[in-house]
Amino acid sequence: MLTGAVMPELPEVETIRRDLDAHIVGRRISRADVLDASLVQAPAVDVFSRRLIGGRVRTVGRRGKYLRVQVAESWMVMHLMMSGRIYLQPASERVRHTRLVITFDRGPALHFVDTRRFGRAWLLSVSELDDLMADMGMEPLEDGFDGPKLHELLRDRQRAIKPTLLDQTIVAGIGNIYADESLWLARIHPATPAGSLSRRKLDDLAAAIGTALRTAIAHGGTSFRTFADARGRPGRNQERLNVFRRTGEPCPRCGRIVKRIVIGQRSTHICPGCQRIHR
DNA sequence: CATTGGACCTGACCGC
DNA sequence: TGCGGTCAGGTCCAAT
Repeated sequence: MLTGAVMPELPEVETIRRDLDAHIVGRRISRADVLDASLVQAPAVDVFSRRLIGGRVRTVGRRGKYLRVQVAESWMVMHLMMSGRIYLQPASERVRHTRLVITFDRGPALHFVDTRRFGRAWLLSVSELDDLMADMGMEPLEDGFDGPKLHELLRDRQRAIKPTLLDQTIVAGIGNIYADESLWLARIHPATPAGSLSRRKLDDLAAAIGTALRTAIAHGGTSFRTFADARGRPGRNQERLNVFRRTGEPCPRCGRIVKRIVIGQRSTHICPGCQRIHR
């Protein structure tokens, strides 16, 4: 059993959440081995492990790109950042770059594997969890995320729409892939000032974000690379991407050649035919 | 306030 | 084969 041969934006984290929900809820933690202390943000590593052991997993949730596992009365929070992965496999099967292994009373262990070591974990009380999540923006898959809501969130903002979508305090969970895909779907140039988008374009954008995220979840997320030693199921959504990392290929809608530009220091992929700067 | 640039890490890949 | 440069799905912090 393996989950997480995918890279983490909202759909990938949601895919992992569903796997964990199906496989670790109700299990009791028997070991918690932190192999890289820099992963654990709070509390101290020894307290983190000690407090987990003996606890039973109650729920597995997600907020934006954060995974939240309720263990007894505490919340174990994980953020995978750029290269984090979660594997469910026997505790003894350690791949390279394993940072944390949580072993249960039965079934596979949870492995947090992270090449670049940007990923983080916390074990928090309810109020500490609330503090950590305090600045998070709206969940784009929740009811009420629509054009009028985007209008409310984006009006008066001069910043380009793409970095605005990546700002987790406005909308939570969109990353570089789904920002590009959503803007392409809505035919919006990523450099368009957010506050200048018409009501109609904002309707399109809200719908496009929902479509991009839901499609990706339905296909198990996006994976760009599989590892020689990784077994299991990579995501399949990369086959459905329209512009992201498709530089030089034809736009599926109009046939113009997809171009890579840089906006806000991030790689950005657009169709120069479909996505023009205006309102 | 908003915006920009650098830092944090490791590895893959490309051209020479 | 080796070396240097570039790139990578994210976030935080300091400087402007």
